[in-house]
Amino acid sequence: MPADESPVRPPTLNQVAARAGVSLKTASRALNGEPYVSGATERRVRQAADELGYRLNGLARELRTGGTSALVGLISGDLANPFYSAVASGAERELRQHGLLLITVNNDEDGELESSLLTALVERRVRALLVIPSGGGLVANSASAHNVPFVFVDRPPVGMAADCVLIDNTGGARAAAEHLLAGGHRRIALVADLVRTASQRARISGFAAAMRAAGNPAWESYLRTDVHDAATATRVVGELLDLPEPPTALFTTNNRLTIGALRALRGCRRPPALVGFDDFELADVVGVTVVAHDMTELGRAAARLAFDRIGGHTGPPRTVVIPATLVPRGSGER
Amino acid sequence: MPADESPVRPPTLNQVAARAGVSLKTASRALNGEPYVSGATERRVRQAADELGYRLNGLARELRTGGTSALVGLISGDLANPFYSAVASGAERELRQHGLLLITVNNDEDGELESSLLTALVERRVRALLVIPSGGGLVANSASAHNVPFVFVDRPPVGMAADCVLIDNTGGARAAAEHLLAGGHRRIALVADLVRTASQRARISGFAAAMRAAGNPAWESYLRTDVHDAATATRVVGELLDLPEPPTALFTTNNRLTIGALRALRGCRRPPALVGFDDFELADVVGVTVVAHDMTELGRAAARLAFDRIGGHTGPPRTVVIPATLVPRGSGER
DNA sequence: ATGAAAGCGCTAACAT
DNA sequence: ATGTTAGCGCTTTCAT
Repeated sequence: MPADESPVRPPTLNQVAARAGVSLKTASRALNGEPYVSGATERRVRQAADELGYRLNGLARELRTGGTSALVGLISGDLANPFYSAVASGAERELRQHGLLLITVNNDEDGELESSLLTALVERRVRALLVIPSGGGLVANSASAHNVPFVFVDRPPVGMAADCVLIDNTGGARAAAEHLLAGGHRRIALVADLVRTASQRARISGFAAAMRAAGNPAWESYLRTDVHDAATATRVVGELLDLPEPPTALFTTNNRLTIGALRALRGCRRPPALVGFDDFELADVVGVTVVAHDMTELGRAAARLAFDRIGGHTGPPRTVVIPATLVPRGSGER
Repeated sequence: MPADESPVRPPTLNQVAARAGVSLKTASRALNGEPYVSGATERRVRQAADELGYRLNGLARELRTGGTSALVGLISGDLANPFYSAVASGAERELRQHGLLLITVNNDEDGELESSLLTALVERRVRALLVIPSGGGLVANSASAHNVPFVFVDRPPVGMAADCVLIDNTGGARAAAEHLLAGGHRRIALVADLVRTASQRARISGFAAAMRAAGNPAWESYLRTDVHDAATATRVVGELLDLPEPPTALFTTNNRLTIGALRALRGCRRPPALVGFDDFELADVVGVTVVAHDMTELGRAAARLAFDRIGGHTGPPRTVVIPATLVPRGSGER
């Protein structure tokens, strides 16, 4: 049985003051570099603090100075997905420059969980929230209830106005479609993720618009939606290729699905053309044509919007659109 | 000029109590589901809270209940690196189950920045810290000074004892070396990252030990260290291949370097055999033999160790070793 | 240049 | 079952 049963509380400013033989307030002034402290006093206080191993209690300070923390929350899907981690990386880097810290939580693509995480973050008095909504639309409703600046990333809020950073989904998808059409393809399959997310819908409609404009309805029987993971994508693409009249080209609407499709295409003697939305590591090595966009910039832009609001910026919601451009690398040109 | 100059403070428990016509403490009890509150009172309080849009102030609660937050910090390199984001993903998932939140900060591979981030997190009273040190060893020193449980991930602390989760770097590297030797290779190049990190040193020494055991010194002139990014790896591998007597096989000691090597090998008529440390997305599609290990498990294990300490577990530091196994996929067998 | 008192929003301890 | 008082560790008046 250990002798020290006490959960050793860290030293307080009061203890530092006592040790330095000054008042609480003087110690506070000295450590915060405020004026009106004699050099000698400041030195004594600093030394006492060092000896005690004193660390400021940020909770207490923040409670006193306004009840709000130096934290910004990011609610997204699993960071194991490079898209989300790229956003997190960009956001963290931007926030850090302003002395803000990023809390990342995974909504597991579940609307219920998402709301409860939202509450947890608001209770921690985060100064802003960046959200890549799971798609349930639940967040949007609670957003207005809480009194915290919200920035929606990749997916616009439904039923409310708010700051928002989007990818040019429609334009990117249209570019992909036109590229494949220009290559002479007509039977073009579209493999998409959950249609409940606005970003997926935008990609699908951009693609559809280009097909319509080209007078090509031959893709409609090859539309596959709500394909949510790589393994399913592999299966679905396999099934497409086994069709009596298989598609000659393929458009996958995010990185996971593109990778799943690649697995299905392995060892395929005459693989269909492939264009994927989202760039990914090794796409250049594997030679995959993609619709690329700067994912970390998405996070940085979101953090900047949030920071403006934290700084008191009022005014109508702003939307930043990140461009998406086609990068030919071989797979889309065969 | 806006009319409402006041930065609308969120409602407090006191206001809820007043509105419900009860005392502060009763309101507290009601909302926290404590016993000894009549059903009618509880309902009145809950309704008042709803009407006001009341949110608990976690800062105040935590200050009162012990001066410590529900936050755990993770200091690592850029989340854009899939290794770090996998660790973050695993850690977050584990912590979330215990109601803890994860703060991620990027040390930018800079020891100075790392210490200042450390201070920032400690001041926010994080309950534990998970660290993938930049390698400067600075963290280790400050770790003991602060009174917070530390868990070192991927790299052991220098000059102190602490909880720690490691990959079987030596064993994994040895397996890679033996695999290449078994394939008949003698001139085997080793491309490694910064040797100041213990994990890299372990991988190099595991490799070296296997070479020694096999009586093969023919690798020593092909050793390249402190290759820190993919672009440099591409260049270095290119140079190796241009040697009068180029290596017939290649071992790269992390995911970034493997990917850089792959770029150099593109369009190479007779590419050398390749084994890389760390698995990565698409490795199966590209057919790259790797030394694989469960990166998210690294994060989960670290979070578990941290949670035990938070729960008051004392006792000597523990080390968890995550196994690393060779996965043949073609590139290592040619 | 320094200090005393008050209070941020909450919960713990002790009434009633 | 409900209320009162005190205080977490800090910063903000307002003295001195």
